[in-house]
Amino acid sequence: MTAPNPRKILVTSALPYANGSIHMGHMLEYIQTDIWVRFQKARGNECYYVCADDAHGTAIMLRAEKEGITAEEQIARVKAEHEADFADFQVAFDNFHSTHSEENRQFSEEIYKACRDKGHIAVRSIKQLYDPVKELFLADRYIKGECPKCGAADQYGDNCEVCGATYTPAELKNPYSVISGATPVEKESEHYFFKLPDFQEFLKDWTRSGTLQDEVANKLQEWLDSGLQEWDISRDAPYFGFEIPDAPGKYFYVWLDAPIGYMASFKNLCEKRGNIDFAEFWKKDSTAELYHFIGKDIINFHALFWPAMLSAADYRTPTAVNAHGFVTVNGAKMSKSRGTFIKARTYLNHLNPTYLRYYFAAKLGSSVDDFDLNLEDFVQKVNSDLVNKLVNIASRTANFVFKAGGTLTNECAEPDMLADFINAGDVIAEHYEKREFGRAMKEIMALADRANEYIQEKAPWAMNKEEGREQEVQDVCSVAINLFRQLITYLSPVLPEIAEKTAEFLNLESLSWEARREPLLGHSINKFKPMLPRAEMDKVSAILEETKGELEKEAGKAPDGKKDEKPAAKKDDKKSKKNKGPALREDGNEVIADTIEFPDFAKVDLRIARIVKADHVEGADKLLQLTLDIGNGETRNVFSGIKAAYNPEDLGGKLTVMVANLAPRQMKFGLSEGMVLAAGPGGSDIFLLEPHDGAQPGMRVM
RNA sequence: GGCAAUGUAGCUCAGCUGGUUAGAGCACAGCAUUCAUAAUGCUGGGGUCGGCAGUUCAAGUCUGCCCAUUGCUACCA
Repeated sequence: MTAPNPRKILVTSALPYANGSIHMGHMLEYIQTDIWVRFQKARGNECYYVCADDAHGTAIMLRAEKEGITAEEQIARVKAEHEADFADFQVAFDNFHSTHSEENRQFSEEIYKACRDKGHIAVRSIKQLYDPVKELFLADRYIKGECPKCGAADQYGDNCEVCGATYTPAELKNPYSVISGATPVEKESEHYFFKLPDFQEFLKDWTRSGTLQDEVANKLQEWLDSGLQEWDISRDAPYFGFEIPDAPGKYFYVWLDAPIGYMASFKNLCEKRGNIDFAEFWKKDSTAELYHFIGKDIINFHALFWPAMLSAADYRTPTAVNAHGFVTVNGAKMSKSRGTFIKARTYLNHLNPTYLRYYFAAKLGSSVDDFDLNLEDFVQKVNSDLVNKLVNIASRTANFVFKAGGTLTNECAEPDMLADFINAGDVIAEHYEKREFGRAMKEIMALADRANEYIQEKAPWAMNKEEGREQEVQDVCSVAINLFRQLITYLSPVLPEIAEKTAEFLNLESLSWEARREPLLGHSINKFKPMLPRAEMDKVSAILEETKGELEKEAGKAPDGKKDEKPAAKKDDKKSKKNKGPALREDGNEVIADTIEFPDFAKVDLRIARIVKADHVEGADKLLQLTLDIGNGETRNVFSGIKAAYNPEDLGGKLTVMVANLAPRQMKFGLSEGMVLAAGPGGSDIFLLEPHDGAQPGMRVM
């Protein structure tokens, strides 16, 4: 059954990292996407769902080493595990590929070259901590040491879990490499940067063009407003990934080739099938639709870097990026010690995936709100909706039909009610389309209630005991079976297994959306067999127990407790966001900012100021407190991050320049009423401005 | 500390641009029923819509402040 004008749709879910198992957080996304895809297919659209393992990065390299296998063996092992998990949850990819593939290498190189040739790639040296024993540059999370503030031992390179202080890895006391234990040294290296600021205007439009949820667009607005930074897309050898074509020893950062993996997987699918036109989906002016389903943690990669890269390389950009929130269990973050860090496989060891698919669907909307998997609610809701009310409709009526020969009546005894059910499909379809699965489920369950009310009211079991009412019994039960068929049609994207069993029960090829309009009359059905047992709380408890057991096992053998988490790579990227810095020129200095008009400049009121007092700030690591005389007897209190460069005693009495009309800023140690002007890259290289002799406090600087 | 989001019955959630006695499902209680995987139907109890103030003829729905939770970001002003 094909819709009149089938849409061409390509859908992706985020790529799972090939270094860990699939857990409940992942499953929310894959199930959400799978439901949407199955819905599109049921509607007769030409829809493809592709995904892949995200197979590159330092974490995978190290993991393979630890296991004593090659990186290729490591990712193959994980891929097999991932695919089994997805298959068992009935997540039906059209293709599941790997970013470590020939297709992906080609696209990555092609897109990189396009960006380079258009001048969107910059190269410059940066300093980074380096493990001299392992001969490896170290991301923050691979460095530990004592917190510079409170002295707590074994803290990671970016913040202290004991006192909450944040700092750079270089500030740690007695730092050591998590990998080798060696003391890291600072080392310089050339890195390649994608000049994201080139796309400022493009992204401003793109993020507001209906491609993102409002909340998401708002959030990105913050980045856009504060100015985009260049994105470090290279990593030094040794690294498991693709070597940059014109840069021996440099590799693409895992996050560069990850989204390109969507294209690669689709390309691979096109080659396998032979009847799909890759270009039709990816060319610049493509009319096909492209959707990415992702978690809210990777929005910037998909809604900034990715569309910018695509547009630079003359490919189409996504139709929409759909972000969802995180999964919490019983209202709290998933936790290994509570047993709520539930892996897909652990769940499957105890419970039917149908339950989880339904529960996710029942509570999912199109927002980025977090999703709470409340285990008690889960068991109750699933049993009540699915077993007690839905499947029960067939279960309580099928036997009457089957015993009388197994053929449904030739005419529908309740045409109006059946028509209502059929028409409801349009509203339900709209909900699905908008990813408002919760609303769709609600609608469907309301219909299920109506079906049960109808059966209850007619009470075919009572009629069955009266002579001469045999036909009426068949009428009622045939109506019920027809209603049941409508309901399962609507639920088939969520419950593929139940849909299959129903198709078998009803002697139907499939349950496509359009086919529902044709009632089953004079149609023979099979004996009804139970479709779904009840979910039991005991099994849920067993899952929690098993999860806790895994934690103990891991604690026993794993020196690196964080190995399960993907974001070695992500974390350091997050870090780069922290070190906000504008784009840099070849000489290492910032590029000249956009031209402004004189009135814009005149808004800045610069004044000569005398530093009458300079003090250390109790408890601050970087700040000095300055008292500035700006003439007219007026003084200002200014906090300035120059402690590393100046001793307070050297500053007293000196003249400098300050911004006098800057909005005051409440800082941790007090109110700062302006800023002093200084040049330099930061750290100990900061140089305050000082006017020539003769200048007096209060003079305006123009 | 800053920014954002969220805070509605025991639980999980709906409540669009402010407008009758605030809704659903689950859970709970009573009754009916026995076809069905101890399922179903009817009836009912239960909420000062986080708190305080304000705007308005009218506020869960708008404004301000406060509290709590979560996320991002935090001593370069």
